[in-house]
Amino acid sequence: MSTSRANAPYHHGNLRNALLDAALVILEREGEAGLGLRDLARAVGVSPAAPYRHFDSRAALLEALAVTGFQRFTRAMDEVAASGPADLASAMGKTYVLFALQNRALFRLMFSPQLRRDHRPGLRMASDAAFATLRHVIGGDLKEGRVAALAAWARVHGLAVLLLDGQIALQAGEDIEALVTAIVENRPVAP
Amino acid sequence: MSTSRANAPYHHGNLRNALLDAALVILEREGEAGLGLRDLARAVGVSPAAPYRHFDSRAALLEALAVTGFQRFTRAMDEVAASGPADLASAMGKTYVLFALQNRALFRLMFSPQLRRDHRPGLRMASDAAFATLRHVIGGDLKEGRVAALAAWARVHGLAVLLLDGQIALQAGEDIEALVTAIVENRPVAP
DNA sequence: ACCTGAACACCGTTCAAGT
DNA sequence: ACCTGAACACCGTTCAAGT
Repeated sequence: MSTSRANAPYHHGNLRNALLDAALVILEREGEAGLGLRDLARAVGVSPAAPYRHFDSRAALLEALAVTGFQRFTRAMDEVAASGPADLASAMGKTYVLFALQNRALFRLMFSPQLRRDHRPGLRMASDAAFATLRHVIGGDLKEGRVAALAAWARVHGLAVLLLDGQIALQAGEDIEALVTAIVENRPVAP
Repeated sequence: MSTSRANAPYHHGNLRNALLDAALVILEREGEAGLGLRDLARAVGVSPAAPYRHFDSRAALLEALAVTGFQRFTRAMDEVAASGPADLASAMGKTYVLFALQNRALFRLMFSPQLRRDHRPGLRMASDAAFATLRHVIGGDLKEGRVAALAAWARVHGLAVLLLDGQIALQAGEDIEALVTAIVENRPVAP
């Protein structure tokens, strides 16, 4: 619990994980731009240079965060699929959007073009793995071919992004989860 | 044409516009993170402090860029609508996605959460204006109410974002414009 | 093997001073 | 009114040195 550096041991022991945990908290609170390596080191109670023993650069740290994001995302998708819902595609779509809403900054980081530019293989692999299962399920479920599958994916992803960006204003008394369900299932809202 | 600073006049005369023009070029070439105020000043041939006569901060400069982005976007939408296409909603959707592909970094900046956080009124107004017309046309055209309109918007926006992020891989010999058309119109691709 | 402390080359931003 | 030059408080990153 001590994040002060006064009585900290010289060797942290678990610094890599401590950095990632603290980074996730800062990320969701401050956004990606607010996640500085020096701030992070300070938060964990370690010198500014210490993180470089575990990550090559700030970009490498961000990539590690995005990879864990994709892993969590994959797990969430696998869990819905395994629970055997009546309408599999809709259930996955809903989970997709709710994941984005519950992991706002992380979700954005997963799709960050700046990270993608670096061509880091870990990110690519994690992303491919996540969407491979998703593509498989949606494609198989719809049985309407590539265009329909991409359209379904685009609708779900677009809904997530527009909600994250605050572009879709909720109406008075409107429940966001009900709205998501309605849009994902593409049917009029409310009874 | 001279961007060297040796024989530059003390007063630039049109610095604000010169900064915005140069910023757009750098933005599309380097991405948002690569657009530094000092680099920008250098590119225009002016001192590092000069931009502050025209923009309060780097964020204010980015906001101005995003606002011009929304204005261009609005104009593109108005032009399609005015051209009276057979399927208005599809034509606008297609224009939406192509605008994103032709103004990649600018499009992302328009939806940047970091900018949105600052609650700058100019950005809000430009964004509201752009989507007011869009919402009106799509909502009116579909005549299926709010959920269908939001679903259509989400599909188009999601397609734009996924294409920008390189998440949708083109198949061998596949034309991106044909794919966009097919997905926006939600029909199988090719004859 | 892992971490510190001091340094380096940058930033965005401020402010007195120049024209 | 608009711009410069020098300064300030920061960054990310490197590297010798410490344990």
